[in-house]
Amino acid sequence: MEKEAEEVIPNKQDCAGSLRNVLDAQYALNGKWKVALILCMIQSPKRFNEILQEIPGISSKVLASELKHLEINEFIKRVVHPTAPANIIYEPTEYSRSLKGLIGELSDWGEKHREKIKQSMKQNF
Amino acid sequence: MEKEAEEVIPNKQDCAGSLRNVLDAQYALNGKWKVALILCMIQSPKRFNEILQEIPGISSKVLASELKHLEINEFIKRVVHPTAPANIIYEPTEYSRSLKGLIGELSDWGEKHREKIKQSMKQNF
DNA sequence: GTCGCGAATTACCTATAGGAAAGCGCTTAC
DNA sequence: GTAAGCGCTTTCCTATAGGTAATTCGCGAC
Repeated sequence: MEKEAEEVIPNKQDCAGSLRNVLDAQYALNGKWKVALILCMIQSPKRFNEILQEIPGISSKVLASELKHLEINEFIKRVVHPTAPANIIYEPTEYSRSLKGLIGELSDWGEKHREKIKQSMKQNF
Repeated sequence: MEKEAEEVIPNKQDCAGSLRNVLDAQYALNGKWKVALILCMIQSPKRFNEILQEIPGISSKVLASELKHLEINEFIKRVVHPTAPANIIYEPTEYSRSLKGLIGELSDWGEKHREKIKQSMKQNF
């Protein structure tokens, strides 16, 4: 990401604007799993049980409801292949690619943050 | 790591890696308010009641506990100016600036998303 | 005919987030 | 001496997210 983020943070009049944007974004992506699920499927389209295995800790109930929500909101598509034992794959829509930048930042930051936590743990022992 | 040149699963270990990163990031920034609060203070350091007014919908109880949490996790500093009516300002730490990129993406995406929602609403009427 | 799989659904339960409203200790202002 | 503002804290309450475990339904395999 070659984005020069100097002075990117808003001046006064944009304040309320970006505050609202951030709140809206978080509202749309609420819950523990949505972003992770989208990431998972962007990596490659998958079936229900595959996702269940790849996302550590999610239950089938929660997965099902999250998938439904994501489908309604047009982040993913549920594609039924009418093969012999019909298999169903979930794939990201074009729209969910608009989240790539955000997911990238989340991932980068998450990694650095974990690193930082590890450091401060070491210091305490 | 040894290479298992089986299927064409695109960088499988990066997958799990960024998945974990994303989950960790969300864990650290959990709740409805943290990111918005950090943004608010990055815009400019502020006092309790100022923040209360600027963040629409937050209550003083929740604000207090979020500020505490953010302070413990070193995103902000609580600075007491021993002026006559001692005033207390909350300001972001250096560390919270590491969130600039993420916040920028959140804000951008949130704005576009709201735009999209508006469009799809129009279509339905 | 029953076993297991894939894709859920259902019922049940609980922890936690977080909202509303009031209060409290302090201080300066009227 | 009372009012008002600031920075919270306390109490009370509720909705929802989300966890566990069992069940369902269609299907093909054995």
